[in-house]
Amino acid sequence: MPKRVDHAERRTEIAEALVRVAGRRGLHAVGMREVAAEAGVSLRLVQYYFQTKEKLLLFGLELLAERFGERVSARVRAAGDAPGPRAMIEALLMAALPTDDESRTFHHLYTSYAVLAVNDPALAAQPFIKNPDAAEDALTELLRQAQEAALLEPGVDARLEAAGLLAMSAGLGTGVLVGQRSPESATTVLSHHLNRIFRTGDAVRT
Amino acid sequence: MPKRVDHAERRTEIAEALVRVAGRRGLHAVGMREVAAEAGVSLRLVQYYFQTKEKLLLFGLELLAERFGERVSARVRAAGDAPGPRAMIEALLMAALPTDDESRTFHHLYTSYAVLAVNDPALAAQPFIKNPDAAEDALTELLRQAQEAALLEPGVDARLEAAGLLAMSAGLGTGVLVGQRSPESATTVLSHHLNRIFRTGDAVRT
DNA sequence: GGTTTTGTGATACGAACGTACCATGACGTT
DNA sequence: AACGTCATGGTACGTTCGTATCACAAAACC
Repeated sequence: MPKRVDHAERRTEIAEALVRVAGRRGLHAVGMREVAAEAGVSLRLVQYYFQTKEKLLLFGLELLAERFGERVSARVRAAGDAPGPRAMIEALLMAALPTDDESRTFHHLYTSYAVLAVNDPALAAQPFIKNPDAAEDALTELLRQAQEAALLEPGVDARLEAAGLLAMSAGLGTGVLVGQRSPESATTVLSHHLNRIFRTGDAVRT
Repeated sequence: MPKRVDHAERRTEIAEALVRVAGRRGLHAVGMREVAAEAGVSLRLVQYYFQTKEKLLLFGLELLAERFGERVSARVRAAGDAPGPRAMIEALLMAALPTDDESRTFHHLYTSYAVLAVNDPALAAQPFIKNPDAAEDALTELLRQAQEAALLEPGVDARLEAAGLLAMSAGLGTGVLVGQRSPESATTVLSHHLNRIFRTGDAVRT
């Protein structure tokens, strides 16, 4: 039966199976056999397209990062239609919160990978873990634009604010993920903080 | 040699060994044999004092939470000597950042447990994961005190601010942990945000 | 058309892991 | 002094995991 096959495509299919089963049962619990079953192929095939489990995991992380990047930029683009920079900033930050199954899986797995990266140099070297974060640059730029349009409160440092907001979003996401906090309360917290950065009339009463 | 032995004490020793080896090699990689070796006892003993690995992990989390709670309140108490509420708040938030080995291990393992809790109801039910967080209550109270002393900028919601700050601290901690960010830059970000909440003269130039 | 490469299946192997079982010396109790 | 329970050691069992090996059919190439 061996037709010639597109390796990249096949690898993607298998990695998607990895992401699915890891999302269901936790990254620590996934084995090559289960990934194979989920992808509907034999164990041998998983070995064939990825030689080792480590390479499979690496590729899975790449896929995850890529998909998530697309998701975020799609949301930001969608928000960039009419309103101001604030809508885009909010879209960027909210996209990372685990509000639906997709983002929940993403957050879960990304955190799993981050934990593994602490003891695994190969994972730690991955751009997605290692990078000064494209997201931070993008958010900083958005904040600068808002600043030049005089939309922000004075005394805001765009770069520091961007780093803080992203960290907050990530932290809230973890809280939601483990059930400490509802998605709604997370968005409330985030909105409140944006309100305190953006220059608006609706100050919250104490 | 079997003197009568204090079970609680023995269990703590073994759990400490668990925390040490998990801190070194990652929670996912620790086995009962290695814990036994680290604790200087036989595998049989680990089984004797904890019947199952799951119970060992559960107890390890309890120990971790307890130790960390002590650490944080010790720091807050130390900061509560002379200055204002801000020093205590800063101490509370900074204590969670992975700046030294101890807090680094804590953050690492706590995140590991949180990830496991996503797929493990028994872990998710643990108070430390599950609770509306004593830290949030404490921080909220500190913010309220500062507020009543008119130390805060207007428009700050103590509870939302507390939740946001803790999430930010956690997020920054993860960044430090995986090497995305230096401890110094994390404290800088945190300080900047506190500056924007507290009423002080030293506004940062834009 | 024969040969080499490529895709795929089945299965075996060695290691590690959690757990269970058996044995035995020391202590507390009576 | 005898007995039972406590603490501990050693080791075996069954499973699972990642990886390696053997086998073979379909296509590609010359």
